[in-house]
Amino acid sequence: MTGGTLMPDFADAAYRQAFRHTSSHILAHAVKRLFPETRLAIGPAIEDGFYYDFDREEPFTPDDLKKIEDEMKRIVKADLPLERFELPRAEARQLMLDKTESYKVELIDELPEDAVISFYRQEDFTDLCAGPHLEHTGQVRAFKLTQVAGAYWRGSEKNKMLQRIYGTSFPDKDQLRDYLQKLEEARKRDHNKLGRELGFFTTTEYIGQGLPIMLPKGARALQLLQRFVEDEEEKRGYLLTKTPLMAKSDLYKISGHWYHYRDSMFIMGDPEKADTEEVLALRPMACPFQFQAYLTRTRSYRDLPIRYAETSTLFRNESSGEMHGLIRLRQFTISEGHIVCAPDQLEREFRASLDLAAFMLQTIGLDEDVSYRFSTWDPENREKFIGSAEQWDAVQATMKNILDHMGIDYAHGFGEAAFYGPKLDIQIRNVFGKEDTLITIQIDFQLAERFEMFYTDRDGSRRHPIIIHRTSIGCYERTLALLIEKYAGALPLWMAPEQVRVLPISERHLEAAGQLADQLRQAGLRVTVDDRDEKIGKKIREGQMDKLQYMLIMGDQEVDQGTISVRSRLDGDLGVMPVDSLIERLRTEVAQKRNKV
RNA sequence: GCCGCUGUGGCUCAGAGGUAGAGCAGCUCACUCGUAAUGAGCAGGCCGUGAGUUCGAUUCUCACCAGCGGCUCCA
Repeated sequence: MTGGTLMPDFADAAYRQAFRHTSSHILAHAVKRLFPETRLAIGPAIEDGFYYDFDREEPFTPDDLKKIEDEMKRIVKADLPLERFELPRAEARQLMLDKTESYKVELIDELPEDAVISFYRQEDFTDLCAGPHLEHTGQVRAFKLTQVAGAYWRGSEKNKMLQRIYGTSFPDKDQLRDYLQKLEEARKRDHNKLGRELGFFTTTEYIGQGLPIMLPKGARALQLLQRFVEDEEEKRGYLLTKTPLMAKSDLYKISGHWYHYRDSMFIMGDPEKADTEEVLALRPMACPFQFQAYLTRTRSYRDLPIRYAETSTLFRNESSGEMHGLIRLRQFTISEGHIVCAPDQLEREFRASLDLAAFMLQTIGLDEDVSYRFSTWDPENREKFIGSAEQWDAVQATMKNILDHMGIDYAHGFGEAAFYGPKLDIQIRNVFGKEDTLITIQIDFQLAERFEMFYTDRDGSRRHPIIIHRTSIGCYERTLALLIEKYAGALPLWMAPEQVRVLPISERHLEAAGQLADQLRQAGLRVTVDDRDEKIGKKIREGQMDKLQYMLIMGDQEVDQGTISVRSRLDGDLGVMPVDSLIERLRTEVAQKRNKV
C-alpha cells in the first residue's frame, strides 16, 4: 500500500477503505479514457464500495456503464502502479488548471494553509488525493458498477448536479458474488415489495404519492401496535389527548412552524392572507395542540411532570422525490408525546422516555438494529433555529451530560437538531442500508416561552417548564415497514394480522374446521379457515407464502380424536395435540410477545 | 424539488411502427385429497394518462401521473 503501512487484510477497515478508494480511481481513470471531456469531482470509499462524482453534459447510460466496466478491467489487468507525489500549492493548482479540472482547483483552494497537497498517479491519470491507496491497480480483482445517480456538488442543492457512479469491489470474484447475492436476498425483504405482495398496503395514482392505503392486514398490524403503545404509555403515567388535525395559522405562528416549516405544510386557503383572514393548515406536528391542553388552567410545580400522549396523525408536504414506500409519507401517524416538566425533573423524564423507547424496540425485536445520534444545531445556520447561542449551548451541554451519564454510545448529528432544540435520534437502517430516524427524543427550551406556558414554583415564582418531545415507537407506518423487512413479512404472533389458519383436508371436515375456528376465536385468537376445494399441499404452500406462523390441519384423525395437527412456519409439522394445549401454547406466545426470526 | 431508470390483464414477464401473448392468480367443472403447486375448460388488457410525428402508435417524441435507486430535505 502506498502512503500507508497496512497489511493487505480485507477484514481491516483501513485497508478496505484504501482498496475501495483505489477502485474509485480506476473508475475515474476509465471514465477519462472513454469520455475525456468529463470533469472530476470527488470519489471516496463508502461503506460497501465506492463512488465517483463526474460532471459531464451527457448522462451515463447503462450501456456506458458496461463500457466503463470493460475499460476498468483493462486498467486492472495492466496492473498499473499507483505513485504518490506532493506539490507546493501553486504547482498543484497549476497542474489541475492544466488538466481543466475546475472542481479539483476549487478543492485545492479550500485546503488549509499548512496542508500537504498530494496526488496519486497511475499511468497518465492523476488525481488530487490524500490517500492511502493500494500499490497496483491489479489488486482490485473483482468489482461491479451498481448504479448511476444524481448528486449535488458538495451536497448542496444550490450547486450543480453531478453524475455519481456507484460501485463495489473485492479482492476476489467469490466475495463479490457473495456480496451481490446477499444484496439480492435483502431486497426480497424490501417492505415496499413484500408489503404490497402480502397485502399490507397499496397505493393508487388517484390518491397520490406518499398516501398509502392500509389494507386489512396492514391496518390490523398498525392497530395492534397502537393498542400496545397506548396501553404501555398509560401504565407509565401518560395522559391521553385527542387533538384536531388542523388549526388556524395563528397557532403555527406562535410555535414558529409558520416561519420555519411552512414549505412542508398543507395550507388551506391563501397563506398570504393569513394575517387578515382565517387560514387553516393541517398539522405537521401535534406539539402546539398539546400545549393548548396544558394552558387550560394554571399549573403548580406539584402538577409536574405532565406527560401527554397521542396517537397523532400528521401531514407534511414532502417533495415528490422523497416519498418512499411506508418510510416517507405525506400523511403518517406517530406515537407522539410531550412531557412538561421542571428543570430538576428533566434528567429523570429523559431517562424514562429513553427507557420506554428501548422497551418498545425490545418488544418488537428491533433493539439490536438501532444506533443513536445526538443531533445538535448549526450555529452558522441561524435561519433554521430559534433561540440564542447561549441557550443552545446550555441545553446541549445538559443533554450531552444526561447521555454521557447513561453511557449511551452515540454518533454526532451536526445541524440535525429540531428548530427548537437538540434531539437524541434512534436510527435504523432499511434493507438497502439506508438510515432513517425511527424514534426521537427532543429537549425543547423555547416553545414554553413562546406559548406562555408557566408553572408556579415552591417560592411562588412563575417559571417556564421544559418540554420533552418524544415518540415511543416512532412513526407507525415506518415501524411497520421495518418490521416487515426484519421478519420478511412473518410478523411475530402477537401482532400478526392472521394468527392461525385452519386447513380442512376435504369437504367433510369443513364443519369441524369451523367449530375449531370459533373455539380459537373465543380464546382471543385471530383465525381464518381455508375452505377452498383444494388439496392440502396447496393450502400449506400458500399458507407458507402468506407467512403464516401457524396452520392447523383438520382431517378424519383429528375429528375422531378431538385433537389438531399443528404446523408452524419455522419448525414445520409439530404433530397432533389436544386443542387445549394448542390454545395454551398460542396464548403464551402472544402474551410473551415472543419474537422469532 | 434535482439526476437517472421503469410503467403491457390481480402478480411475474414475453413482444413488435400495421392495433397483443405465456405462466401464476380468478371463475366453471371433475377429483374429496394428510404437511410447499390435481387436471380440463372459460374469462380477463383503450399496452399509466394526454398531446405530437406518421397513412397508421401500445411501440418514436414531448408533457403529466405513478413506481424504483440516488441527491437535497426529513419521522
